[in-house]
Amino acid sequence: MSLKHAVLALLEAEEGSGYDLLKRFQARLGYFWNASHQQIYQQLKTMHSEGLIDCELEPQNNRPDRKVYSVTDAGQQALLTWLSSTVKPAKINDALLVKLYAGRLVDPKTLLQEIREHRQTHQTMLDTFLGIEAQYHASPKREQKALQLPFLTLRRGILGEQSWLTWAEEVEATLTSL
Amino acid sequence: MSLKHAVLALLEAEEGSGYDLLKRFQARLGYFWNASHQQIYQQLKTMHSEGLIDCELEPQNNRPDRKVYSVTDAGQQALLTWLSSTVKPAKINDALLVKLYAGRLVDPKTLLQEIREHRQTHQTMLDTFLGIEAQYHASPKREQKALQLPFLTLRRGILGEQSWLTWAEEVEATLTSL
DNA sequence: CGCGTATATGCAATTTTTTGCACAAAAACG
DNA sequence: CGTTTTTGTGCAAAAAATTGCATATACGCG
Repeated sequence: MSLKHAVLALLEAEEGSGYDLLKRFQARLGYFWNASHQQIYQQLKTMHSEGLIDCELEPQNNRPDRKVYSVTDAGQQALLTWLSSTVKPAKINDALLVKLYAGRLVDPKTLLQEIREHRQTHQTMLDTFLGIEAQYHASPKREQKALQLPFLTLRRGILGEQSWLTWAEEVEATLTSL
Repeated sequence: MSLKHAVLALLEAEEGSGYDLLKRFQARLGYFWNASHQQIYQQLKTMHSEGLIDCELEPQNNRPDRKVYSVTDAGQQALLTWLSSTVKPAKINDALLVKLYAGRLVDPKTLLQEIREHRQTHQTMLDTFLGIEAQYHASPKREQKALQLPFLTLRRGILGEQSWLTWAEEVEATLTSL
C-alpha cells in the first residue's frame, strides 16, 4: 500500500485535514496518484492508529470538528524508509486500450467517438499542466529551485499527455479509414 | 470491474485455460492491463457461475484436469454491451512519481539510482515492442489488416515508453545537477 | 428564495486485489 | 543426476478500493 506514503508525503510538506488532502491529491498528485475521499479518510484513521500521524481537533461552531493531521517522528521515519526502498514499476489498467484491442467487434464509429471524448479530457489536462509550467517559469529562481522535484513530476504529466495525444491522432486516422 | 471484460476479450478471440489467459495477459495486454494468476482463476470461477463463460474439462493423466473456458452467448453479449459503453480515463497510481515529489528528503543519488533501474525496465519494454512492431510490418498485408486495432495498442506502448525515456533523461539531468 | 456547488466528515457493505500457502509433473540446464 | 524453471491449478485470509448512504453549513447565481 503506497497510498500511505503519498499521504505522508503530502502531510510532511504541510499539515492538513482529510478534505485538504483530497484537494492536494487532485491539484498536485492528480496525474500520478488518485485517491477518493473515502480512501483518504479511512487511510488517515488507520495511519493515526498506527502512530504515523497526529491529530488535532479544531473546534468549529455548529459542525463537526475539523481534524488536522500532521506527521509524527514515526511517520517521518516511515516516509524516509520508503523513499530509500525500491518500488515496482507502476501497473497500468487502461480499459480504453482493452476496448481498442477487441474493437473489431463493434462499429469503428463507436470507438472513434469515445477516443475523441478522451482526447478532450487529455487536451484539457495538458493545457492545465502547461499553465502550471508557465507559472513555474515565471516564478523567482529561488522558488524554482525549491520546487525542482515536483516540477519533474509536472513534466511527466506534460510529456505523458503529449504522447497520449500524438497516439490519439494515429488512432483516429486508422479508425477513420476502416 | 473491467478485468471481466479483458478476460472476455481474450477468450472471445480464442478459448483457453486460466494459465493460457495469464500468458496472454502478459504477452498481449501487458502494457495496458495487468492481472495475476490468482485474480484470473478467481475471475474465471466467478464468470462461470455468472454464465458468461463455459468450461470444458480436458482430462490429463496424473494431474488436475485442464479447464478450458470459452465465451457463451451471454458473455459475448456482455462484451458487446461493454464495448458500446463509455469508460472512465484510466487512473494512474505511480509510486515512483510520489517518491520524486517528496524526493528532497533524501539523497539525490538514491533517486537517481532508482530512476536508472526503472529506465532499464522501460528500455527493455520498448525494445520488445519495437521487435513486435517490426514483425507486424514484415507480415502479409492481409494479416496486418486483421490486426490493425491490436497494433494501435502496441503503438500506445511504443509511444508511451518513448515518452517515459525522454522524461527520464530530464530527470537524470536534474538529479545529477543537485 | 431556491438550486447547485463547495466545504467537511464519516459508516457500512460489497467488491476487488494482494499475499501467502500448497501441490505436482514436465522440461530445460548444467 | 540434481536443480531450477515452466506448466498448471487452486484455497484462505488479509488488505485495499469502491459504492452507497448519511449529515450539515456556507456561498454564489439567477
